[in-house]
Amino acid sequence: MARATIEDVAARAGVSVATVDRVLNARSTVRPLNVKRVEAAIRALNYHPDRLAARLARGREYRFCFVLPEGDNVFMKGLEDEIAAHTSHLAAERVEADIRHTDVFDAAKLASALDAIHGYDGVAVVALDHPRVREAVNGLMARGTEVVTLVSDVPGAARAHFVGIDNSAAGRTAATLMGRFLGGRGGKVGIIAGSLALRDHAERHFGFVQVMGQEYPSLQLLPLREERDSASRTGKATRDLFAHHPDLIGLYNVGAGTDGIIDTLRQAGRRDAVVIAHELTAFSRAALMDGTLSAVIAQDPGHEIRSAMRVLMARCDRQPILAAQERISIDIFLRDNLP
Amino acid sequence: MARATIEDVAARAGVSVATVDRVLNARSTVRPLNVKRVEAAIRALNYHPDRLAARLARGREYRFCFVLPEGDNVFMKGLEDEIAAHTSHLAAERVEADIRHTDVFDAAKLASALDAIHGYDGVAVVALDHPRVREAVNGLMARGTEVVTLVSDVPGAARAHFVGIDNSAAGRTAATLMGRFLGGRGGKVGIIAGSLALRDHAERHFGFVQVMGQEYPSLQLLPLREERDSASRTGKATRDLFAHHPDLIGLYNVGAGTDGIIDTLRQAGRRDAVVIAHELTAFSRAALMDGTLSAVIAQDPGHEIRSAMRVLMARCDRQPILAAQERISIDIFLRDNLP
DNA sequence: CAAGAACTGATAGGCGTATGTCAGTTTGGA
DNA sequence: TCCAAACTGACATACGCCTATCAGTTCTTG
Repeated sequence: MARATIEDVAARAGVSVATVDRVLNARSTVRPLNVKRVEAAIRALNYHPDRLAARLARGREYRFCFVLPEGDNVFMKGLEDEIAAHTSHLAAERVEADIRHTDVFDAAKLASALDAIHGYDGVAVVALDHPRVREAVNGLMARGTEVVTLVSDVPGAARAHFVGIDNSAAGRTAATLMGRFLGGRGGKVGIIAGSLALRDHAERHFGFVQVMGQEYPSLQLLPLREERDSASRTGKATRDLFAHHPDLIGLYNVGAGTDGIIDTLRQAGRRDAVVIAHELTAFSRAALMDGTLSAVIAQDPGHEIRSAMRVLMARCDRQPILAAQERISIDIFLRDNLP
Repeated sequence: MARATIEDVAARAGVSVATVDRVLNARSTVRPLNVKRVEAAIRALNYHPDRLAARLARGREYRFCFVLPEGDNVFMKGLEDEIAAHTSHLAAERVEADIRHTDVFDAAKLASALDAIHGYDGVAVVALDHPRVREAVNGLMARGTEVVTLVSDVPGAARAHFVGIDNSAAGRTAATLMGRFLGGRGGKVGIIAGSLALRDHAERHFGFVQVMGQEYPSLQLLPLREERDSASRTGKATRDLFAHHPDLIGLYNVGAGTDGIIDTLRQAGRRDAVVIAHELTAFSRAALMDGTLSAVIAQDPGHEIRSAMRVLMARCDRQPILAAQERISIDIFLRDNLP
């Protein structure tokens, strides 16, 4: 049996198509009895409005804006590539996406960048957990622009959705890998982050410290070093750590700037330490392959971009989202399961 | 500027819409000069036929058939749930999917089940690597039915695509986890599989043995036991292994039937052994949480089903597929990064 | 140069839904 | 009972493309 159309529903309910449409799209009030009849007919025929036809008829276009950090963060470049790739792919479905850059370490700048956004149906933003930013996000939502946060969330804000991983779970995962890979050895473990003002970094740090403290008391955690995701600074930090702590056997890089760490480790020839970092890049892949890195914890930028776009489109159409499909997983990569 | 339509292209190329359509859909021959003009106009206007309108006009429907193993394999049940969920979601895009069951250990039955398939646009099958099956797959493709293999491949066959993981990489991943988690300890490691006649099991086994032999010579691999994915048999095998080998410190279950192993381990109270298994189920989750399992290697059934459907749809429309989106990753789950 | 072949343009109708208009019917309240 | 308000049906147009038809034009080829 072929798909039911709106006419089938009207016939079955004993009303006109116009009335069915009024029920479906809340166009104007319909007598309760007829509403019931229509709803019964829809159920009986298992009718779903044809999304293609609906979108064609509405002539809907989707204009999205992605707000990303400026600078040379490799992971963020990856996100941009995915946006470009997916946008051209979605051009055939009337989706347009622009990218704007801003300083991710400066809440005021980010907030005013968000305030300046007009004429878009949806915004995806790599956010910063700060009252000004929260307010800006709420403002966008209030103006009718759908907002999703990407990679880094603003928990209190009225954003429609957060596209990203559970970062404290990611930190716990790093700790368990560290603890198990060290397999009972005792010694010191260093931690480097970009900035604890970044919510994702703070949460990873929290999760890592939590599990290390509870499960691996024989490992001594060194104080966190904040190095602003800069490769030169993380490299120097790595040199310092190894110089000051001969019994350093583990290193966890919470944020970006992994390149600097890898370079330093290669030069120092320290292959015995367990080193765990985040995000898959050309550098971190190579380091996994040659054993400089023991494990990488990652999130799939392609999945995140596609998810952000799907969620924004669904919100614009007031359709439900498929939670399972939009959950971003915490990927663990070893040398052997690289994509 | 708004999207270009086929009329814009026609106007710009100085021909009629009919001619543009002839070029686009290879409907009949067009003078080379006009072909060039049309193609130039398409490029100039960055024209992409509106996929929604095209599908609406074509009135295309997609009828897919999923061929799955019968029996009580939990992972396969998960696949079925995902098919049901995604089918209702895709009903709005004119996709229908049926499920058929067959004996996965019997190549002849599977092959004749495939031969019996008619009236579908696409077939997704959990395959078996056997000449009869290969022939049946080739037959379907020859009859114009698109075929993708799911979870378990038939390498030589003309299938359009394989939706699943690289199983020898999965085996290598298991070995690396095993070796690193054991952290230099010496002892014996047991391996249980369903059957080496299943290509995915054979490949995992191969990858596991390969890495263990090369990288962890202090670990002695016991001979593989084939237990047909049955929980009672894997349970018994586990008891036997621990009874005969007091120095067993690791266990890898290549296939299904993990429940039996978990039950046995719980009863025996053996918490020191590193145990690695495949696929995320209610059982394996609980076992990860309480430490009975050290790690689970998994593939996302939801992703696989969605991917199979997307690939089949793309093939039916002769459209390219997004390789990155369709790559199924080898997921590693620890207690801390469970979804 | 005639006849057929190859090509082109114009146009109609359809896919399933959205949206708006307008006349006609029913209902509720005074 | 009557009028306004609430509701309903019928219909037209649009979205962008596909498919088919047919008459008209331009090329081949003998």
